[in-house]
Amino acid sequence: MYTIGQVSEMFGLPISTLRYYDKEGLFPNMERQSGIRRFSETEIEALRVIECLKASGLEIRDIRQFMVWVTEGPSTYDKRKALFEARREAVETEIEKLQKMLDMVKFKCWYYETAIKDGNEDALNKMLPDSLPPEIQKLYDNAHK
Amino acid sequence: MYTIGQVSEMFGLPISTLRYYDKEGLFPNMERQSGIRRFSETEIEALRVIECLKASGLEIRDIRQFMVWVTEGPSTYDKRKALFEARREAVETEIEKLQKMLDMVKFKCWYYETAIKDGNEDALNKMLPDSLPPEIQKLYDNAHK
DNA sequence: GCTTGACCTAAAGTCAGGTTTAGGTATTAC
DNA sequence: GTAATACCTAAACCTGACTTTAGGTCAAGC
Repeated sequence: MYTIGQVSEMFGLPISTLRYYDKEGLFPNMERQSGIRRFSETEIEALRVIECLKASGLEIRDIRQFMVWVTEGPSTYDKRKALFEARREAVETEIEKLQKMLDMVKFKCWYYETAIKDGNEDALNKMLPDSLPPEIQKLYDNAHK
Repeated sequence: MYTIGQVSEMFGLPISTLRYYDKEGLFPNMERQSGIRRFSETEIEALRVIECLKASGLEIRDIRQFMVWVTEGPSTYDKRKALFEARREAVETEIEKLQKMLDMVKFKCWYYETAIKDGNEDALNKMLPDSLPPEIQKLYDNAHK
């Protein structure tokens, strides 16, 4: 069992955020001892799931819905599974998007490195859009398709 | 040259968002024809960069700073290069984080699939935290380390 | 017994990133 | 000539996710 201060330390989250999550119903069955929150393993695992669902783009209200399903027992297994399958899709899509953005960023790193060497963008502009060095051309094409 | 409506179509962005970006200074040298915005190749490429920098987690005000640097010419090449190198770091870190979250999500997909098969979580609870099937154990460990 | 530190609540405040509203212009279609 | 469309501005509004504020409880140390 942990206090809110200990959990705040463990997760690197402000105490105010943990209280906000609680107020929003993200820890539906958290115990209290004379008014003071006691975080058990259940809440710790819930918090790991919250961080994961948040990173996947889910809103607080939908995370609450999931937590409510958990309290409802086996009858909601299918809903919970469907939620995680949708999150899987969303995260995979997001990673693909970021990979594409990363190619743009890498291209721009090379671009400015070259511009600094040359002192201007003249040579670069002559290479664009399809006479770049092969490795760079790949990045450029992926970022601009 | 494109109108705001055409650009809105091309990028799938609301017209109001493009006007908002303009008001925030993200197209510092955009031309106008009797008050009407004309988006040239410069603004189209700017928009690609905006989407990229936004996806990388940069705020509008910092994107504006970059656009200002572009108008200032070769003297800001080093700043622009440094910005993209920082973005590269940020995106790589974000992708790693999402990979970890994806492992959690995949674990949960398997978890509920199994719970549905079994009708309860009893067998699952006996396997936790370190007697899971090998492939699943990897996901679980990565998500919980 | 009083101060310090860790906890509590309700309610107001903040911030980024847009979106909506209200009112207006200019061109094209009938 | 008038109606529909596509554009314009300034300013108000909205939303989600927190954070801050103001005021209070309670146990431990001195």
